[in-house]
Amino acid sequence: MKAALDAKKTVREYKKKLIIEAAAKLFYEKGFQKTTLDDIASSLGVTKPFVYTYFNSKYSLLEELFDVVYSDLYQGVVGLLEAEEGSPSERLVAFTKVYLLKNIEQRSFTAILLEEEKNLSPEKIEAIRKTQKEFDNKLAALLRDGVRRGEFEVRDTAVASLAISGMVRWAHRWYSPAGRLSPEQLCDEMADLALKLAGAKCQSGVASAAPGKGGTATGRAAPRRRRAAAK
Amino acid sequence: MKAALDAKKTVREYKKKLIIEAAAKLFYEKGFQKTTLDDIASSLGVTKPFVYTYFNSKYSLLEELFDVVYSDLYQGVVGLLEAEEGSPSERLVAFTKVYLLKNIEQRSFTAILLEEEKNLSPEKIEAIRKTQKEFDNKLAALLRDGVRRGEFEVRDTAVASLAISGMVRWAHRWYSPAGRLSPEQLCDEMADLALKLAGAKCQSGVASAAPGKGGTATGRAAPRRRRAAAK
DNA sequence: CGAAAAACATACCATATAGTAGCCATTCCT
DNA sequence: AGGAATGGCTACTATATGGTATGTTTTTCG
Repeated sequence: MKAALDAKKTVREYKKKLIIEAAAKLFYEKGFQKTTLDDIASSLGVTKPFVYTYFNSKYSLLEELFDVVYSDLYQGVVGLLEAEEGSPSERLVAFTKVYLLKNIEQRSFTAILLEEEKNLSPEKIEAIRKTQKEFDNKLAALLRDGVRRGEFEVRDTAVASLAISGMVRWAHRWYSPAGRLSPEQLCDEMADLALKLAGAKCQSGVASAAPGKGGTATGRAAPRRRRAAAK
Repeated sequence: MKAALDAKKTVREYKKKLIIEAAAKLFYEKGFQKTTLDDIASSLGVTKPFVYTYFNSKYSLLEELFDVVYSDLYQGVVGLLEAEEGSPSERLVAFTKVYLLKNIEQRSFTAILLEEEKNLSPEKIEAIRKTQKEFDNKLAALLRDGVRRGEFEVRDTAVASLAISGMVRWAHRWYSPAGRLSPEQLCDEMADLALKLAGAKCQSGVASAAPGKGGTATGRAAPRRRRAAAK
């Protein structure tokens, strides 16, 4: 009896997830306002009232979508920022790689966070901004830690942390799976840039697993392609 | 007669500009779809048909808005990228400062470019993306030039240029006129970060007009505030 | 096997808003 | 001053879409 109830609940959660995913796909393609509930329903092969048995309104669907995506985006990444083990350089590299990977691999989701925020209620927007600020502060704290330990050299850690956030979160606008670099290569590259931005003393050895022939590599992108060089 | 016609034309252009500005303000606050033409009209103290004597449709209004804002955003900045005079470092610093300044001082406009792009026609979106790509390429070319001349040290100039773009264009999401730093200070700071990102050999002297007591300043933001430290 | 309840569809309503037709006033030229 | 033309407004329509009331099918359980 209890098991049956749980199973039902699980099914319900699963269907909810399916709806959210279908909605996200459409929101990403057409935007929230231009996506109708009929669109969402028919993309799942169901009808509008079906959606309404899971969500009270179009708005609440968007709100839950934001909750899911944000919690997934921050999941684990915040841990990397706050971790006690590892040098600041290592933590910055790990953070940048994971954060960027999430941003590009799920860019249909992360893009929505940026483009549809206006459709949320003012309270929700405020809450999100507040969380975002705390997140930024954690990154700034990591940079400060690095400076204190003499690993980094940053004049204004607040600005630097926002710069790093920016270069990562901008990626969804230009990244393409068909691009020249694999996601992992891109993440390595960006992590290296984050280190340089932080003025890390011993940068390019930390970021890439294969440190080439010692020291920093100069010149254009070397012919180290792991995937077809498209475009 | 001809002069009178010109005057009329000028007035018309001016009113058009006013409409676009009013629309931009509302699009920034509420988003394109949630802003009605009645909203725009009444914010100007006129009525909807007035707007329709200047624009064929709500869509064409948005399109012209994009044209105006993009041309203003790129105005001058592209020149800095392509300039023949000046070292790559100087050009990168100048570019970053001006580009960032435009992005933050007119963030209600530049934010629209990012958040309302979906509402344009596919053709228009493609055209914008193409222009954007050319722009990115110009920045990458500047970086390559710097590498060639030995001023910069960048492994992948394409990725680095996108990182710089990102850190600049992300600013509209966190910048506040009430913030700790003045726009100029912020631009100096960011320009410095761009140099570091490019691996410039002699970075911190070029960016700031007042080079402090020689060399790079470490530690947190020094007490060099020119405006009230809010928050 | 039969009844009840859950799951989902059909058909509908109310509302908001892009866009328009026709009217009034103001200005400008002769 | 008178008439014409421009500029702008009042009032309307058509349509799209969020949301719902009611029906129908399927499943579940005694």
